[in-house]
Amino acid sequence: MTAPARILLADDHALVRHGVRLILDNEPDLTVVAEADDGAEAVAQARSTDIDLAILDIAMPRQTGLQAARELSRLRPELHILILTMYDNEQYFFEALKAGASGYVLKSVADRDLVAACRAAIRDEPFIYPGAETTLIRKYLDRAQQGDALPAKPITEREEEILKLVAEGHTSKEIGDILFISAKTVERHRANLLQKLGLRDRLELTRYAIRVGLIEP
Amino acid sequence: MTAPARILLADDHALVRHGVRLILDNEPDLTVVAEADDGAEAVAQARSTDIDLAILDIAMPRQTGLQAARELSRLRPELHILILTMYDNEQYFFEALKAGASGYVLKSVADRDLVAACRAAIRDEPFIYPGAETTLIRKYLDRAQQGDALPAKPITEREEEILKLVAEGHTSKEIGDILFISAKTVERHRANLLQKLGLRDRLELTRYAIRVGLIEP
DNA sequence: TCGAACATGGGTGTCAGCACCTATGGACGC
DNA sequence: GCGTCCATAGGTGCTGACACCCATGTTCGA
Repeated sequence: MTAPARILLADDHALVRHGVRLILDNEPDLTVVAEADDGAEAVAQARSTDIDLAILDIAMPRQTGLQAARELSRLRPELHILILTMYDNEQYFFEALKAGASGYVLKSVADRDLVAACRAAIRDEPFIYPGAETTLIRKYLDRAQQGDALPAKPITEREEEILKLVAEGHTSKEIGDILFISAKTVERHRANLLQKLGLRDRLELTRYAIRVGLIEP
Repeated sequence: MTAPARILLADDHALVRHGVRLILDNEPDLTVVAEADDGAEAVAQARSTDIDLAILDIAMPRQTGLQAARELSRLRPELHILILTMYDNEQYFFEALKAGASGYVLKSVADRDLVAACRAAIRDEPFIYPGAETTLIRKYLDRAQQGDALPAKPITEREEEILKLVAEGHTSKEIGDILFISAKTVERHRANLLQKLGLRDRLELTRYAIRVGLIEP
């Protein structure tokens, strides 16, 4: 028997983190050796601690789990990453895969499924949450075959900044005043965001920002 | 030593539920005897099971924790209710108190705090999450002294219907077509909603609807 | 060094959101 | 019966959102 897999657990809710830790530590082949409150801390922990698997929540302050996943898979390509989230959402799923995650698990699954997902991730097998494999994987493969696996252009830092302010309810003029640019430029960025994300208006931008944890409802 | 307090735990995420259950069952004076996936099931469980304390998440499908709390405190006024949520939000806090909850705890607290909150709720002492007592309680008492503890007019069924559709991103005309009324009437209801809830525009209505669990992000 | 990507900003036009105003008809309680 | 609340609906007017058009300066990698 080999040593248990060393896990980093990142979730901004201490209660959830502690509960999941109890579940995982109960397994002989899994052990949680680090915890993180947010994405930035998760990256820092992964740099300083020897871990095999990172379990990342999506909605976290400072840096979302998806952002952390992108950074971690760039810094340490051999690290296994599991996204653990409450959002049963196709767009997230694709973003998670693009960010280098090998698994996507909902918080609504049973604990046995989480443990199975951890083991699959460690063996480098993809694991998608139960009930979604068929449609989601099929769509993903369809896109991949068309050479179109990563269709979405990444949004820039400035755009993310604008996105956050738009989603918080500020008008173009207000945002312009905050960032010391013209309202026109704000609208330019907003239009680019709508186009890149395939959304219709500020309202959908808001829901998107809430989904990815950029702002609180 | 008396028998442990019997607890109902309602959260739509099985993982979270299981983790919290492990935390609570570890305490000799607390025992989780029932679980629920959503607000409606929580009410059903509370009817059929003998419990002392209900721990309710806010964001749950079918019926939010706040709605369930209102119903439970009407059905069984002697039942202790604890709201456990990820939302550090003043409006929620007041709504929780109005709904009959004696405690409001964030998921970001440590497990010791959750256990303490359970014990406080069972002893019928109010428990507010650490760090917020001063401002929140003060505001609440200020309002109560002005005889203004429940300032908000309740929104009607029709308004809630409109709210949901607005928050989902439909235009007035679309909503009118869906409900077979004129766009003008939709705007009338929307204006009433804005006024009753003290909000500024559709975007804030959307965030409100997400907060109270009326729609998903 | 040349092009691509990015941030900047201007113009024009349409339309939906929202704030005011008005009114009517039904239900319900006092 | 009379007032109150609710749902219905119309008018007017302003303004922000959004879709198109356009150009300029910087930076950075091929």
